[in-house]
Amino acid sequence: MKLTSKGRYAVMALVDLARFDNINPVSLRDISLRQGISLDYLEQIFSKLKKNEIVKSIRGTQGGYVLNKNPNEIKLTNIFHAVDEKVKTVQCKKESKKGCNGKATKCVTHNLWDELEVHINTFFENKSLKDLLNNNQETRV
Amino acid sequence: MKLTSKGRYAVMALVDLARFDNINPVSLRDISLRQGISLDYLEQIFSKLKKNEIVKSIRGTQGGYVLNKNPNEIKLTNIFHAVDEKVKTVQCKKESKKGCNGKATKCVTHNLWDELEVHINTFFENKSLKDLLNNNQETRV
DNA sequence: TATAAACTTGACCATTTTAGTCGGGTATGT
DNA sequence: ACATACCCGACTAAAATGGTCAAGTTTATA
Repeated sequence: MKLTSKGRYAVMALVDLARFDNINPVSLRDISLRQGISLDYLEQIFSKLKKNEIVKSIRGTQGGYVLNKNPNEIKLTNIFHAVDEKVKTVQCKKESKKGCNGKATKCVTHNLWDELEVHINTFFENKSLKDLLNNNQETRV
Repeated sequence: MKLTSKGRYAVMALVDLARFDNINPVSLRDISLRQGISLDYLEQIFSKLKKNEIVKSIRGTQGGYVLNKNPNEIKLTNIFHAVDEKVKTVQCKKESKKGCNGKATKCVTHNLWDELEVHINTFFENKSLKDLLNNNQETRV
């Protein structure tokens, strides 16, 4: 199971972006400064976000990134998926149905991880960028 | 966030143990063979489970491990906690309340990870070893 | 009482993942 | 032209993971 700071940074950066992209594109430099995330690392992350059509880029001076969808359409699942954070726990071969560890039967925890995966994914399905924006209004800079 | 095979092995091993400890203690060697987990690695795991009073050990020939509680009293939370699987996502300093990344305000995702942590922990609070035993009766060896 | 089964402890280690850095690009507004 | 900003791929130090290995101690039982 992976849920590390790459996913966290992606969310932080997108929330930042959502707040400031009303008129102009937002540069990674600004996000980097405001959120305290390395610029080079942000570029890696945004490259993936772009490939997954979560953001659009505008090159050249005064360029930057803008959201490609409404904040309420961007679910956290989408974000994590984009940056390769796999919310995934089962090491067992899924396709085989039985025989997780070379044995003839499903390993005893197989169903458990499946359930957990669903549980977590549901949580992320139901959270959008918009929810985070509202949630943090009071602590806004 | 960590939820790796150490936690998975711990659960697998304890389910195995719960099935076979009716009369005699169960040796790690047997668990190792049945579950396909390295004996040396199991020893590390059980050392922690013992420290956390989830199992008891009986030394000497015919020795092994037995559960220290009823299966329905052993929650998955307890197991993961014992083997140092931290179901924990926030990198931010919790105690500081504000100032996650050296900034003056809470980072925008702070509340999110708190929520997720609660969400996952609830899942594990509500699952006991007994649930897993029942769940897998049909695929039993 | 010798022996083997089983737990106990701690050090060690190869591989993979993480969280970046670095160095070069290319596009474009002014 | 030039500075700003995106683009892209290679590289890397440090940590985590998933173990192995060695050298014990304890105790049932033949």
